[in-house]
Amino acid sequence: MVKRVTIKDVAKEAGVSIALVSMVLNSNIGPDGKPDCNVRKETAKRILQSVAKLGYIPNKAAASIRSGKTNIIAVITSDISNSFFSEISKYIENLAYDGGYNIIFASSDENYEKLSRVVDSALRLGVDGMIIVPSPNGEAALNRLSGLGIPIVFLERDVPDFPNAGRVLLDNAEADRLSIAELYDAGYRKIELVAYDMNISTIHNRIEGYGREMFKRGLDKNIHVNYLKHGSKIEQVEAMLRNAVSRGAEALYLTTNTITVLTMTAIKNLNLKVPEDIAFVGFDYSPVFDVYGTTVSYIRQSTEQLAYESYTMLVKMIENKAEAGTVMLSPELVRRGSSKNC
Amino acid sequence: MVKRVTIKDVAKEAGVSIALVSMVLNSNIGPDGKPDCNVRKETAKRILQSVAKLGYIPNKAAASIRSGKTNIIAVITSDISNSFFSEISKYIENLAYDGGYNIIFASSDENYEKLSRVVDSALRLGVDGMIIVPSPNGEAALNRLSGLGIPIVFLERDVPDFPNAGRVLLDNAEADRLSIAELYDAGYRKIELVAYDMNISTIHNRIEGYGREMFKRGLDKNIHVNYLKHGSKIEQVEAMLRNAVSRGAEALYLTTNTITVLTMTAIKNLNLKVPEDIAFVGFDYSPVFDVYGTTVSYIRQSTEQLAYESYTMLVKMIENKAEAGTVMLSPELVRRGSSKNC
DNA sequence: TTGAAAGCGGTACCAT
DNA sequence: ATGGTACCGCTTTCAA
Repeated sequence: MVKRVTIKDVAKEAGVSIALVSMVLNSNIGPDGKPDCNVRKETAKRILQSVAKLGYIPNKAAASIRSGKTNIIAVITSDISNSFFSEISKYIENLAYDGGYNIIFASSDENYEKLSRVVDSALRLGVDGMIIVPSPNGEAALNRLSGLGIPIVFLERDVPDFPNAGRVLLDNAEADRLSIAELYDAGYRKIELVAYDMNISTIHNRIEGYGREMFKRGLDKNIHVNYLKHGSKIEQVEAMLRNAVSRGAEALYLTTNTITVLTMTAIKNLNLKVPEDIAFVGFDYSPVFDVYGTTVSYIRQSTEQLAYESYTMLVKMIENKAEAGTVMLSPELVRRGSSKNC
Repeated sequence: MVKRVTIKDVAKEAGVSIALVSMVLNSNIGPDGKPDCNVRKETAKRILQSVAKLGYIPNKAAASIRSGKTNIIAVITSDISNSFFSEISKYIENLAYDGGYNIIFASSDENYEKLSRVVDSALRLGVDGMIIVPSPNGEAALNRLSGLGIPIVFLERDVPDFPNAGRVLLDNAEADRLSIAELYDAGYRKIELVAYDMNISTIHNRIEGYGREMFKRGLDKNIHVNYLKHGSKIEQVEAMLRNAVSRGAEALYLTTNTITVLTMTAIKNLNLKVPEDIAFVGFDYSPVFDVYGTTVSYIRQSTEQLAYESYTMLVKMIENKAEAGTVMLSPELVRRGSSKNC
């Protein structure tokens, strides 16, 4: 390993003290080449030249141990290979980039043990804050964070009693209203819901909302929730779908993008026509939606907005510019073929 | 901000020196509760108890500045929201997790300036090594890495003259052989290629290989390469497709997953039948492939293998267990409807 | 088997 | 406007 150039080397090369080098490097140099601190312009220039000449790369670890700030934010989603989360991650990454933060990503795999380990490793790294999509039963893993005073923003799912956390959530009640109204207005009455069998606030909300909307329309006898195990194979989804159809279901409310894609695949495999044999409203968006034959109606939550709101909230919390708050985003119904009247 | 518990606090609580705490914490405790270093079992136990009692979280930054190792690996792909790369990322993350490394992800957006900035920020963080999918014209951004002696593995694309880098690449010649043979054997002769107009080794390889395979079959007069700008809108893809069809193209060799998805969408929008109006072989896999009507034939490269090979190679390089090498992975043809005879 | 103390590469305060 | 220096939290000799 080649010896790394340190601030000492730069100081020696420029013939100044390391303190001055540090000052200059941490000041913003204006467009006129004048730094915003009390350093002679020529001195600053000389230091910068030495930096360039030696190829000096500041050691962030060293800086962070003294300053107590790492400028690292952890983004913990349930699965970074899910397009919904990877899009959010991408947007956050870009925002962070412009804001001078580094991002570390991790997936919890909907598993609270993994979540716990991942949170732990973020703590060891000394991240300045975390954006977390809580996994099912993740409370225990997360609760020990509450005592540490480290800024946290929960994204897309809530941990209800967690103190001092920021929250960026979808208005699920509105999503339920939109999708059930869409299917109802198209003439469907036997509307079933498909959800993962997981202990997550978002899922609970959507199931409740579905029930409420059905009830409002006098369809409470038609209420049926199909539970899918997370990570289900296509065969299990086909079985679910077969059951629903034979029960007389006319339409499905599919509550995540992976459920939507799986159900679409099952529909294709069972040779069902959409919306004649079965109509549906999906959720969240996936690139799959665009290519599908009768294109997909779905509830869209803007990944860009989710990213923006959670990132800016967290940064404000880190920089003490604001208390933790709750932001409720509005879903949008993208109306296409799969929820059409027929 | 609450004061963080440090190793000093643990030492005081346990009534020992900080050196001893450090020793115990960095030793592996066997199943018999005996650490693999010269510490009395009871002392070790007492220290561990204090750690638990105080909720001590080691500060990795502090450790790394002294030890020179951060245990962080940077994974720089072109776009983490592309399912191909996000799957690789996920696999690498899991491997790293078990190996005690932290991963930071970043996207270059196929842009060498962004790549340069991202690499820079990885260097500041002091990552132990990097896995990089080089962006077009990324040589300049990468070349300054070669002097630093930091372990690098290039993934899926090569930077030919870069010294001492590991490489994990697909056997593109074999991929071209497979896909052209597939289409040829199905009876297609007017086979065109669609590729991004980007300066990347992988693209160059595939274009060459396409030409070679066509030539081998006496089809050199039918050779036609359709170039797509990266980030093309669907309208441009439709135009490309219209041109190809009116030129009499019977089949397309689509050289990335995003090109494949875009072309599939264009095919749908233009109401073309697959494979009657246009046959194709895609590349890389996307969840979209499974749901599409006449399912997609494609060249598959295992994201799991790519992840495994690049990660293990990098770790070996970091830990000085091996020199940089080149691993060539074999593609696989997944034969389905879109390349059928008709 | 344990402890003291010298760094690691910066930052931040206090002098000058 | 610039320099001196005491840290930050941990690892790593070296001595006891």
